[in-house]
Amino acid sequence: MIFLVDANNFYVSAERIFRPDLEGKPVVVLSSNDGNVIARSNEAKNLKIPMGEPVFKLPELVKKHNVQLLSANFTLYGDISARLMRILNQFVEEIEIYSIDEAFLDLTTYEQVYSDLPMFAHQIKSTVNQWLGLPVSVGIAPNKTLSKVANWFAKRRPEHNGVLQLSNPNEIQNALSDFPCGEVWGIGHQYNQLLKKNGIITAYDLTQCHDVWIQKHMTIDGLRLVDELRGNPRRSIQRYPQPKKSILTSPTFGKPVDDLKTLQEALTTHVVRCAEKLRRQQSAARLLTVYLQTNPFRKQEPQYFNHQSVVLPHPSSATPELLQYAIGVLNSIYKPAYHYKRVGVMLSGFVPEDFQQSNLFTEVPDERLRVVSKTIDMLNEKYGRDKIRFAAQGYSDHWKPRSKFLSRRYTTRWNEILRITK
DNA sequence: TCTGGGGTCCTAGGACCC
DNA sequence: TCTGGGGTCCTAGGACCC
Repeated sequence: MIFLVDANNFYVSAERIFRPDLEGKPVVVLSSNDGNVIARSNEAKNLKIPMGEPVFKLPELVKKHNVQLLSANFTLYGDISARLMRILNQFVEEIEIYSIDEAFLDLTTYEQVYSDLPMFAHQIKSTVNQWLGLPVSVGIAPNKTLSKVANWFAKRRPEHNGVLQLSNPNEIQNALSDFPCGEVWGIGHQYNQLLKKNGIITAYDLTQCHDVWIQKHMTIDGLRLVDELRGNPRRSIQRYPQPKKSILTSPTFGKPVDDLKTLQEALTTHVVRCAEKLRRQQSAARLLTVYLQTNPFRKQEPQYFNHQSVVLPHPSSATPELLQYAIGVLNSIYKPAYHYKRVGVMLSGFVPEDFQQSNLFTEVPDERLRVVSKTIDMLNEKYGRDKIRFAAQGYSDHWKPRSKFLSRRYTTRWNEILRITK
């Protein structure tokens, strides 16, 4: 059996750990730039505030129901997530960290020990709540897709008290008959429309479709998914995270930017960030892509979107080297007189960092640049982000994303720690 | 005025090889 | 006039996830 442990309204719940006064109130967490709603408390869901809603459409509701707005605090959420995963790992060794707030637990080897799996799940749930103050729900089923289904019911039906097991075929079929297709893991809006058009409404309907039809319209992934709904495991637990195949840094600007110098400073900062992530997973990149984009929502303004890639002469993880190419690309795709919303960089085509293919005809990498980058990483790790910085990053914060309602990084910065006074 | 950020996989079609 | 068969690699586009 598989457990899917999933935090309830994770970002909101993470904020509430340090803000018990937010308990029982409608709370929403906003995306970067305080743009849209990316997490909602149950109270906010009850007010019918949709996921992804742009904040500027909210003011009436906010006023009327005193909805609490919070800027996303990913430093905090990342740390709470790490703590959650450590706790889960104490119970079960075979876990797959699937996202910031979800993990699959492989119970196969525990089934003899714990004859009552729901009881074990309750134990995990209450421990997480006691040690971390985070509410979670647990779905139990024979495979990952069905454990998602079980978790969905566990969250929504109070009678389950946050834990639901779907084990025998009857239970599974009943649940699926009550489960809308669009909620199935792997069925997005497009597929849902297609299925609806063909009279397929519930997950149970989907299990009754012909394999050939499914594969034709939904690729091999669709077939795998339906097979899991039918009870056959088709997706295994990935205990060790796979190294990323591409790494992207491309946040949007707080305000529109039109001059090349500011774009260069922003891009430099993004490349620095991106290269840090690259070195953290000990890769070197062969391909670097720069994106430049105006605001697509401002239809009345002239639009420009362009991106260009450059194949590096040798795989690199050295910030100075990556910077040089990135700025070169930016200069070649930049056009004046547009209001830009975003400049971004993507690194891809990875090889292991220590694997440098020697070739008579290509330029040899300068090892010193890599060493310098690693050293800067070490110092910044110790003394704080960007303590050592590249001059080209500049000091302008004109382009930086805004976050008006940011909470403190209670658990990762000494000077932001929670203080209790009389 | 204000609309996120960071990823994955699959498929089709073209270029190219022998 | 006749114009194969089988393979690989790359890219763009489209779907999905949280």
